[in-house]
Amino acid sequence: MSKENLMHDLNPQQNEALKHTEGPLLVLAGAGSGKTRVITHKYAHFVKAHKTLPESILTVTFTNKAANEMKERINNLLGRELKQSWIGTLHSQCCRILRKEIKSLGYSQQFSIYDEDDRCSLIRHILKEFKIYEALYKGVSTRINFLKASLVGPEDFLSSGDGFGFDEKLAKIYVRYQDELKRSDALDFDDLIMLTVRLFKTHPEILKKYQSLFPRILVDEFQDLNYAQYQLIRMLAKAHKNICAVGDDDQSIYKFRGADVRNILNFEKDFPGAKVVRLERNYRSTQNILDVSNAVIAMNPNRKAKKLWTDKGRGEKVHFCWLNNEEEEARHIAKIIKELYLKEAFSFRDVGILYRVNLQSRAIEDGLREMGLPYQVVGGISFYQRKEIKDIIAYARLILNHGDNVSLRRVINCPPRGIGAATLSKIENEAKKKAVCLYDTLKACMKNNGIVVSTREKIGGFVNLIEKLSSASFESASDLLKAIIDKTDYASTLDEEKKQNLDELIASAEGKDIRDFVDRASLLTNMDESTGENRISLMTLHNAKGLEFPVVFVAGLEEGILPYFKANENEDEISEERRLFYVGMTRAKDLLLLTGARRRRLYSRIQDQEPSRFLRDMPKSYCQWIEKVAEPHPFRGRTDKKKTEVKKVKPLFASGCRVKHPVWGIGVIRDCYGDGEDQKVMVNFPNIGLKRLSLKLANLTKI
DNA sequence: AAAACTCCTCTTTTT
DNA sequence: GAGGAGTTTT
Repeated sequence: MSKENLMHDLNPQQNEALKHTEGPLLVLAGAGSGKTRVITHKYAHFVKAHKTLPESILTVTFTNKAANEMKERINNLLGRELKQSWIGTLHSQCCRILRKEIKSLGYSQQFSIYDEDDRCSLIRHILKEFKIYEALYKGVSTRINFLKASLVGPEDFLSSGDGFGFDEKLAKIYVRYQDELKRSDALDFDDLIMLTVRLFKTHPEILKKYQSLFPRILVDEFQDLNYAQYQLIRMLAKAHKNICAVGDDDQSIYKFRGADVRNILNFEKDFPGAKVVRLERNYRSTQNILDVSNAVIAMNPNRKAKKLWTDKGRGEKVHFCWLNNEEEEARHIAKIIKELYLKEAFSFRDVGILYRVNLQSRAIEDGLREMGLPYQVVGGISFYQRKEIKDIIAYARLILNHGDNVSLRRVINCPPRGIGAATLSKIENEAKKKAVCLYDTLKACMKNNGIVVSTREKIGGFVNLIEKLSSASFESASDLLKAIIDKTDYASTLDEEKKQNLDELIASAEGKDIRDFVDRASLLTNMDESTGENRISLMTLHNAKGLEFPVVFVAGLEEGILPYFKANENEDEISEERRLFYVGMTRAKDLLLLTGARRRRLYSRIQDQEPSRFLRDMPKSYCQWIEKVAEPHPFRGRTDKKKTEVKKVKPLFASGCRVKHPVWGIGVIRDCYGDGEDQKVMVNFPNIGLKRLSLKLANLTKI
């Protein structure tokens, strides 16, 4: 990015946003309208023109990556490097505050941070204990997620009546879960927010302190805040109201995680007299791309209407190509990229291929490889979620916080040291009886005669290891990690790739403070893998947010893929799918190419696909439609019918197939018995459980 | 406690 | 159709 000049290269609307320095400001920033530029310029303007201290501007971003980018651009504007600042994600800011203040809430300062994985394993542990079907853990996790995002703690939930879909079992699990966290001195992601809000609510003097610490607040991606996060910001801004929120309701695509667009719609109510600035000039895309995207997003109800424009000219028409199957789709994409490359019109790094679901990447990768084109898949499994990395981090967490039961369970027999399930369950019981943490129980049980000597020796070895590592002092996080790997002999059973990952982890910890490093590892999900190499980027539409490419493909424009079938007919969800498509289209600077396939293999089943309903909303005058209509299959139809007829004679329902029940919804057949009229089936309905049904009576449909 | 087998799931997921 | 988790086997 070239050196930016304060004030000069802002357009009138951006300037308006810059100059409004006192009081609430809402910037509705369309895609590609330069919202980051507004935030960075405001920041620099405060520092330079208002002599505001950089560390008194709370700047909230949604990803760590965005935070880093923002820091860099601000450094550029200021012409110096900021040493201290509060530019970061809300979670990391809350972590920073809580590390200082959490004693007021009765937690220890050394609290661990549990990520999604840790949370799930704890929930499963609890479900097992309550003898509840364990596979429900995912649902439980999302429910708890939503409760916390709505600032409903376990006690509130218990007394909430019906308001939040009260469910006795869930309440029991929630209470227990939160209890267990407290006991382990652990916070999950949502706790970081929820507890900070609680801290501020129960300790007005602390809130006051932070209100005056941050006389100015800048919030990016405002549409993605959930209720709890919004409340937190609101509390901080309440005293001075110098808050600038930047967002775009059309790009809200994280509702499924609790993000609440209504925050944007409510902003003017919550901050009366707020100034609203619209950024509608787009600096990214051609007019054709904008007109098509505008037309598609305009079909959504309840949005703040805006119309993006550009002076870039019409550019190429938006392409759409309908192909016969996903392999053809992939080859088609690869072929176009190759042509562009040969024409030297674009290089590989200029191309982004976007899709709705990760499984679409496979066919596309095959197509690119076949053609010898270099690519990278962005996102996917993140570095810090790999097992070997999580294991080592768990050791570090246990060393920092002996009460961290989840980490202890994770590492106690990893690598295997002969402490199996039987021993652990004894320890669990003992710990529960004495109401102490697992680690202390381990220490105490060395004298317990109920445990055989050989096991005691093994436990002794483990305790010894942790004690030694805890009392040793290490220069930096990387030394600690090295010691852990060394003393546990962790690497000896790993393959090369995993060893390399560990090396990479150690290298990244070089010279870092241990506590900071472990926090970062918990809060950082995917490391910046954007190596500057010249490659085509493949990613989900979600991951594409905030990025731009000269050439963008959106693949899989079919009913069932985009919109995804799960969003079926629920208007809110269809709207979100539409926004997702909109986000994808507006990533494109010069060329936007859409594809879809008539037939597609999905979960080992070949399906006939309909073109996406969104295609109907695209004004054809800005598009070029290429339909590679399939030559009608001479035997198609007849053979298909025959096949299903044959199947009908044979038992139509077999174990493994999915069925729909009018009351219980979709389930999977576990077992079949009897035949003909009397056939009975055992069906597992997620959330409901096993049901035994008679085919004659139950109105089952195969799907 | 490792190995073998079976069963289940299969959206998106910035923290 | 594949990968992960849970269960059973040795």
